[in-house]
Amino acid sequence: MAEKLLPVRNYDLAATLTSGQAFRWRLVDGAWQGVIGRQFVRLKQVQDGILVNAPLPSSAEEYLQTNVDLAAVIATFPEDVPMQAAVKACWGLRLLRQDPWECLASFILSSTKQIVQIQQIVRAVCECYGETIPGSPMNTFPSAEKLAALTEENLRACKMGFRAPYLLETARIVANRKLDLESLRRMKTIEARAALTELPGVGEKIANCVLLFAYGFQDAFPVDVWVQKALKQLYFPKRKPSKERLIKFIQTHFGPNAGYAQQYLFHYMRTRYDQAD
DNA sequence: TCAGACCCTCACAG
DNA sequence: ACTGTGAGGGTCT
Repeated sequence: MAEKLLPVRNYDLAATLTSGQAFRWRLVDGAWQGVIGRQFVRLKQVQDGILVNAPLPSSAEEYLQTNVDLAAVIATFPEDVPMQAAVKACWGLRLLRQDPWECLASFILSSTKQIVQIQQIVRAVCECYGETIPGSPMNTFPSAEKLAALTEENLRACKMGFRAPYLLETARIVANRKLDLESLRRMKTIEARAALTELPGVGEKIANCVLLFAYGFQDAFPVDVWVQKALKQLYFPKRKPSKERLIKFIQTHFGPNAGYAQQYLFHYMRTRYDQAD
């Protein structure tokens, strides 16, 4: 087990790992435990960056996106009051770069679920069908091939309810190479989004989550109930804009890093903003 | 465009 | 302690 310091400033590790982009991180004895690919990883925020404890610590660099210049990203945000409040309240919040399959499967499981519940389901899926990692308390996230070979009943045993057939069908499509998740990297946002929404259980919102959290399409902007609430309350306190109107607003207002801005608004609403409606 | 259904769990009333 | 109720990072028909 090796240890390495990834030097980085302006990185709030706890906020990033608990902000609803990834669902497997747990704080144990002052360190964040999780799995990246096939490695069990422990992360610690220290003075000069993030301390990574893993067999191959440098592989966490890509996942954590420690090379991103956060100040430069935030400089592209609009200078309106709500956005600046979110930035101030959530300083150091980052976007991860996750494995596409794990991200896709996890967000199929996310629909109308609280984040705690998503974490529970994902955990059950990994404990039941993931592969053990020698010398580690956690399993890998099960591959599409592994899930494709299961039954709907097998999946329902993990308490995912009506999401089970969606996940199963999507796993089969991915395992059969009817959709190559790697090929999306070379596509434009709009094409990649179209490919993802072909999948059962994947609509605009979940597609945008995968585009943003796994592929790094910075212009993907997931609109869920929280962000919708944020946009309405913060930007249209009096009017009652349609969802169409909101989408238009998003596309023109938030700039090239709209996805990053979205994560700030989401986290801000969920953790800081007084939600008296 | 617009409900309603969809599984299940947990928080919170009473 | 018990039962009832509502809602939760949506999608499909």
